Amino acid sequence: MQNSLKNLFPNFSNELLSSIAENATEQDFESGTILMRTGQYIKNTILITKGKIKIYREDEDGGEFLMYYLQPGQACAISMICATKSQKSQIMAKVDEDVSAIMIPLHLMDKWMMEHRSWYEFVIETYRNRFEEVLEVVDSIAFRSMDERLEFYLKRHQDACGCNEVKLSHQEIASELNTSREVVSRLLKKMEQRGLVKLNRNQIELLR
Amino acid sequence: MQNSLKNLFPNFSNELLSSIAENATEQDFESGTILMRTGQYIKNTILITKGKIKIYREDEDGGEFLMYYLQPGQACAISMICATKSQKSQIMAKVDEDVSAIMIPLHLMDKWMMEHRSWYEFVIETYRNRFEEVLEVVDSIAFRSMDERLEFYLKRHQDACGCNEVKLSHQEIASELNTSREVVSRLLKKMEQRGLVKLNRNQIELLR
DNA sequence: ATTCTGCAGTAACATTTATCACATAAGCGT
DNA sequence: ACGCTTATGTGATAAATGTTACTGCAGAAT
Repeated sequence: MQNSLKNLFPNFSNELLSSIAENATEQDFESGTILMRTGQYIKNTILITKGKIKIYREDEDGGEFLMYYLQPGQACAISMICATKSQKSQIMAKVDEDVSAIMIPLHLMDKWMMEHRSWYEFVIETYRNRFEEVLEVVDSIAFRSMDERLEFYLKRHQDACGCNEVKLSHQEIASELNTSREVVSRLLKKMEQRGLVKLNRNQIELLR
Repeated sequence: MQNSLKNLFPNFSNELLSSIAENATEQDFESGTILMRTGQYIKNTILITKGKIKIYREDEDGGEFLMYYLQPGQACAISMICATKSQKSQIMAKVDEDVSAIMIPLHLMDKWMMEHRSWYEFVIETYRNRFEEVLEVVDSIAFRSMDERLEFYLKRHQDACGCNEVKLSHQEIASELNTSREVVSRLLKKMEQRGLVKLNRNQIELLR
């Protein structure tokens, strides 16, 4: 663990890495697991070492709007933000690809801020990145129409998975954009006509 | 200054207040002043002691989407987040009501995190509040239609100004919601019919 | 092979939002 | 009072998005 951690979190000091090794446990979660529910109290800060997590904002009617991805080398900003006052989670986190994660008890998260400069910097950096990412999401829904939002969605998927195949049904995409399947189908067809994608069953190939 | 600061930021330690008194300057800004532009480098962290600031997200075509308000006792989270690496601002800040603000050089913002527990807690709390607020904004645009968004907008205005009069033209409201004046006019009329508001020229009275 | 099931395509229609055009009204300066 | 400017009201229409209903297709199950 120590070794791979050093690769995933290259800026962590050796003291910090030792503290992690002493105090934190690594846990595995299968694809589909809900790691955190809206309204639930948060017990740990999570560092991802393997796999992929999707962070959603939920509404009262069960809508699940995709906010962003968490990947190896990253941490859950929400869990850090909620640390100080054992706040409730305002988001839902679902495992997208089988995940290994390091679970850090919340009191340590707070304690280490003072003890480890590299932890402090990592936390601030995490805040900053997530804030930026959320602002981009706001852009996409505040200023753009559904066709552009769909392209934005596919682009982020591409960035997150590092490949050009989207193995999701139109229905799943529609849910994460909070629109309907028919709209997604229509827009994808148009994108296909523009030569941006190739449509197959349960799979969309991104051509650029 | 010392005294009013103690009231506005009751959790600041005396040592922190002294540090602020020694190192920071208070500055006044008139309504309408742009305190921070998108893409600009940030030089200071800002603590508001008087007035009101509106934080916007801008798009390429000059759209100005209202994110949230900053009020006395609050600080600009963006300027804190950008502190560590002298990042560019991702938002635009405009003075809404004449503001007095304490300008804290960025390197102190960072330094105090280690030296003053109460500063650290304030910063984390600021992050958390802003993140929450932005998530609520995401909700409103991701899940709700324009009529609900308009009500949400008016409600926030009410909370921010602590009064029931909105002294804005329909055009201004439309810009901050990134929609058109006609839509706002029509929706306001409907709200008036439902008895939620009373419409006057350049002023909307909120009835509940 | 046949049936079943979930996914995708698409037409028709409803609703919401955006845009254009113009009328009316309110306040302001002269 | 008069005309000027800006804000608001409103109808007509267009465009985008959401909804309903149905079709066909592919793979899984039998």
